Amino acid sequence: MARQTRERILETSLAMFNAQGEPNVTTNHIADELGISPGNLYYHYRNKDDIIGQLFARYEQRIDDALVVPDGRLPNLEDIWLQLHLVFECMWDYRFVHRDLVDILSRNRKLRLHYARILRRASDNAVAVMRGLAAAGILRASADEIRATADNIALVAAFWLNYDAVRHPRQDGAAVDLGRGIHQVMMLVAPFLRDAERLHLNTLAGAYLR
Amino acid sequence: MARQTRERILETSLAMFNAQGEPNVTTNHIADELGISPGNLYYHYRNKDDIIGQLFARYEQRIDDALVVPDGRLPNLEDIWLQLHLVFECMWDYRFVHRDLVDILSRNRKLRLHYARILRRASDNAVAVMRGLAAAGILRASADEIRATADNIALVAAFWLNYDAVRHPRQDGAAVDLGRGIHQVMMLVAPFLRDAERLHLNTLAGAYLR
DNA sequence: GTCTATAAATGGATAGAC
DNA sequence: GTCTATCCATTTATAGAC
Repeated sequence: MARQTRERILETSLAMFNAQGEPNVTTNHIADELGISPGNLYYHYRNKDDIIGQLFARYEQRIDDALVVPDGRLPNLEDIWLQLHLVFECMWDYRFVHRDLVDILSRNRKLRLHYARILRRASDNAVAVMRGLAAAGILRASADEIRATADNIALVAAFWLNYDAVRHPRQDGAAVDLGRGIHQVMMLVAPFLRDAERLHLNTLAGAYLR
Repeated sequence: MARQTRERILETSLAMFNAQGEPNVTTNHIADELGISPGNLYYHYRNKDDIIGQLFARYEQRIDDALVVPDGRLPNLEDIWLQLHLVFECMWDYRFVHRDLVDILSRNRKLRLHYARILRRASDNAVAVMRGLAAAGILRASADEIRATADNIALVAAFWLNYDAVRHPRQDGAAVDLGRGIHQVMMLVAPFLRDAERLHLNTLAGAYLR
């Protein structure tokens, strides 16, 4: 039963953080929602930061898994597609992390370092994929352009949910269209593609918007 | 003297919000820093939200001023340059707004609507500039590409400071290089420029990075 | 306009019984 | 493992004197 409660605390915390934003969810709220006492919650976790840390570790693990690069062959457009899907779904499932990213990281040095590492990995991954496309002859861009675009890819991906939330203030639980975010990232790469692939991507992306 | 105190409260609040993040600065902290009593602060402003609202109004005004489009002629690359400078400097001066953007907006419907309006304006402005460049024959992009790029410009601009902060965790008050942010935005437009202007921009931007 | 004092509420966290 | 009770610190906000 111990394992059970410990796990349920994490699940409920995640759901509440995502729904209301981490700063607006207290340990008391979580215990209340679970129907357990605050004391019990503090038996299982040292403090709120501990809970956040555990959730963050799972988030990091899933992002890491999503960013493995196909080995033994050059990456193609479909690989980008799949990776973006996995990454965006992960960010959606743990959207509380990005909602108050700077504030959360400011309170915990370890998370700060780990998150910087995630961004570095994402950006490096984008560079690798674009180099692969260049080597395959379907993308043309200078080293500087690749570097700058990789940064923009990581940035747009990391903050798309925030951008969408503030640009289209929605009532409460309305679902978000992750496809739009993926599309925006794709559009960062598109202008560097050979005409044929650019068109191919544009039709793919166009269909994706509805 | 009343006017004085009222104004000083705003100035000090802004400085503290920027330095420590709005969630970490209480009305008591502000009064303390100013050497006045909490009661006095509440004489001048209804509550913390009121202070934030006043600061936000000034921010919005400055952004609006920065986004005026040159009239009577088509915009050129130098216009983008200037606009980006003004916008980034404004965002830097009021960086607390973006640091905890989603949380701040979630607490105040009016700010939410106003911020959505700012983003719309920024994005529309980017569309107008790109159309101008297209009309002048120095940019080539489809309507869809312009639309998507305009969104990405607004997004990268709005969250560049956050991205930079989490990517390069810096010790405290170290200055941020706004030029890098401007560069990243420029790189969103570059691939659509005619070869001559693309090179021109690349050298400009390259020099900009030191 | 400004102060002191304090109420009222909340959040984080612990002690000790069961 | 879990609960009740409670403490301590913080934060927002107000009352009333000067």
